[in-house]
Amino acid sequence: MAQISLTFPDGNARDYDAGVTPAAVAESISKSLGKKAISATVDGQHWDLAWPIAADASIAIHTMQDEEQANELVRHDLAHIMARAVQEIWPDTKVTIGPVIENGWYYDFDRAEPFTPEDLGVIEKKMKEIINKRDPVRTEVWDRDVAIKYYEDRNEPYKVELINSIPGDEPLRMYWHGDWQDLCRGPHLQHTGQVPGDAFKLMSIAGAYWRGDSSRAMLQRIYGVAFTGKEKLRAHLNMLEEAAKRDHRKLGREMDLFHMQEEAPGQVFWHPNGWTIYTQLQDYMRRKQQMGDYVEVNTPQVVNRHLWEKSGHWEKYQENMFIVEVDEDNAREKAINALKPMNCPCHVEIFKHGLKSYRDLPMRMAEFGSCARYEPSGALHGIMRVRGFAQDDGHIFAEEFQIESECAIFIKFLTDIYQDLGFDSFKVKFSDRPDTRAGSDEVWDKAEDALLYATRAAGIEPEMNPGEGAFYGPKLEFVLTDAIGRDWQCGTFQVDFVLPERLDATYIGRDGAKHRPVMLHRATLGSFERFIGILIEEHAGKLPFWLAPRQVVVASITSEADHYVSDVVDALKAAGVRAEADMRNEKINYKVREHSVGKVPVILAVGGREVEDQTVSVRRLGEKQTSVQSLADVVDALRIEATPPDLR
RNA sequence: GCUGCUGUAGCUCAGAGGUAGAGCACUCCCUUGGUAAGGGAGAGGUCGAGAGUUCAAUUCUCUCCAGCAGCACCA
Repeated sequence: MAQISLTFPDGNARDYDAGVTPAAVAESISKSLGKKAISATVDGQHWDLAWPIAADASIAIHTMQDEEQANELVRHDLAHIMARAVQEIWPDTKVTIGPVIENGWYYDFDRAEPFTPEDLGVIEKKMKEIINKRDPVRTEVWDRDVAIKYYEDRNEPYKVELINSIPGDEPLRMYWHGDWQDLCRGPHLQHTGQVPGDAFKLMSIAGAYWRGDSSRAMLQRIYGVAFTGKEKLRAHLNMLEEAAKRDHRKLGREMDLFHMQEEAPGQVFWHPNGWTIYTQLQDYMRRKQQMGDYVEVNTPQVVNRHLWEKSGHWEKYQENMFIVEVDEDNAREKAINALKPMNCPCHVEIFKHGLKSYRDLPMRMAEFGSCARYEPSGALHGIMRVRGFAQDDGHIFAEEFQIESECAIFIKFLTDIYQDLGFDSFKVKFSDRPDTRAGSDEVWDKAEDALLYATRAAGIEPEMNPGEGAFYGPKLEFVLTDAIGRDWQCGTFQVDFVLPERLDATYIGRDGAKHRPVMLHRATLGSFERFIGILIEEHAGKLPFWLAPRQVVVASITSEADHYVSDVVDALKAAGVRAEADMRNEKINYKVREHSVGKVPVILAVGGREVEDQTVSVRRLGEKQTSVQSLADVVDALRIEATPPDLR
């Protein structure tokens, strides 16, 4: 038999018979490694212990200590074990797919009866039984015809469809967990008993479309989380519990920032506290934009359909627009308008007023633009995904050669702002042409190339997001995550050759002729609503001092200090600090607790001693200690702290 | 929009086929207390909306609305 040479991570190589399995390799190294081995990495590919190795390769043997591989195997085996459990309990259930995801796995089932939350416990119990059986996991390679026949006989249409969609020449691997079998790429553990029976939990049931296609059947998806040990599971569940406390919807209520109600779904009623954050952020952005040579404009809310027809929104975006019909004095024709879902067409109209010269470009036009979009009901989420919101929108009208420099300038602009707001890192995604789009392929080629080139020139290698661009052009997305790790697009930078064309925007070039400007859509925060939601979750409600809606509460310890409390509040207000007095007839403990819960960053307590010495007792949110300082010092320090970062 | 779940006082929740309860918050009284809940009293609800079944519905059924989780969507 032919010999092959396997190279280990330490650089040593050994010869084996061709077709040797990693299991045998592990055994050959030591008896104990043979026992502990769970999988291998062969030439960079995660490899089942039972798969033969045909040629020279590098190899690393994995044990349960190798977190990454162990997690993948445990989660993947659990997906199979769960599907087996479900089919043992409800044999009519059809299986589909069950991949590993972050922290766990899911499996999609087709079953007439809905799963109930109680079912999860039943399934978990059955899964533990299967694990305890320590059934061997076997792998077989099947011919397509055999596999298709097998699944047809068992009335598993989804599996048949899956096989039919796998390219023709690929071998089909079948995994057996005991008597239960599934089409699967692998790798897997050696027997079900290797799965820790106490380190997984079924989390939830939800609907999910077969193959992610909303025109196809809705399946039932069960999510599970799993780890290599029960402490890790506990830590994960703990983390989720902590994250739930940072939910902006909960903190919004507790900090009295905003509310939403049935009569205005997806729209925000900003309370005084929340609106303070909003205006602080807006003032800050306005200053940043002024520094960045933007001109600020404002455009109408209700705009006749004619403009949307010209811009293409009427055709491509109508179902997401709030349509307003106005019957003007019973006129024969009704005027049909739409609340603006975007500001871009209006900005083009401003650009078009008066002849523009190449000398005016790039022209950076910004608006805190209120938009209304009729988002699908299921998409709404607190203040992160709403139907009424304001973007820190901007459009840069530029010559083509300016795309790269404008992109670089914007990336710098955004990075500085995100840093000021406490975000040192964020994802950048590049989205290219979607199926539904305006503009020719040549134009798209040009726009995509320009944007990608400019992004790379700015030192960013974006994550690719195929087919996710806007209908008028490709886009760069700046993505932040919420408390439990969900992605939210905030900033964006988009290249658009289409809208200037449709709305006939021109400028006079050096040659005295009319030229088409390119339009660069950009937003830094995205929308104030979403960004504030993210800010709240990121900081767990403990916003940076300059953004905190209630910065200081001055609390009296006895009513004899009331007068001094007023003096302190006045001094702080005069220094530009948002301060309020708490002279209620309550104990200091009570006041401290209440304002701590309300996330007030600084509590100043004053009693007889402070009145006497003209001092205050300072307590910072989250700290137990207090310190007594002179009033003048505290006012000076807080004056600086209350100053927005760009003004320091 | 789709699947499933949920909707009772400002908030968190309990409850039952015979028109409702707790804690916190709120108002008043007592208490002037030194850094995360002092004591007492009071007020507060068309039980998400509409229809049906019933002698009787907030409770059971249906429709709608809204919220939650996920999917789809996010120009």
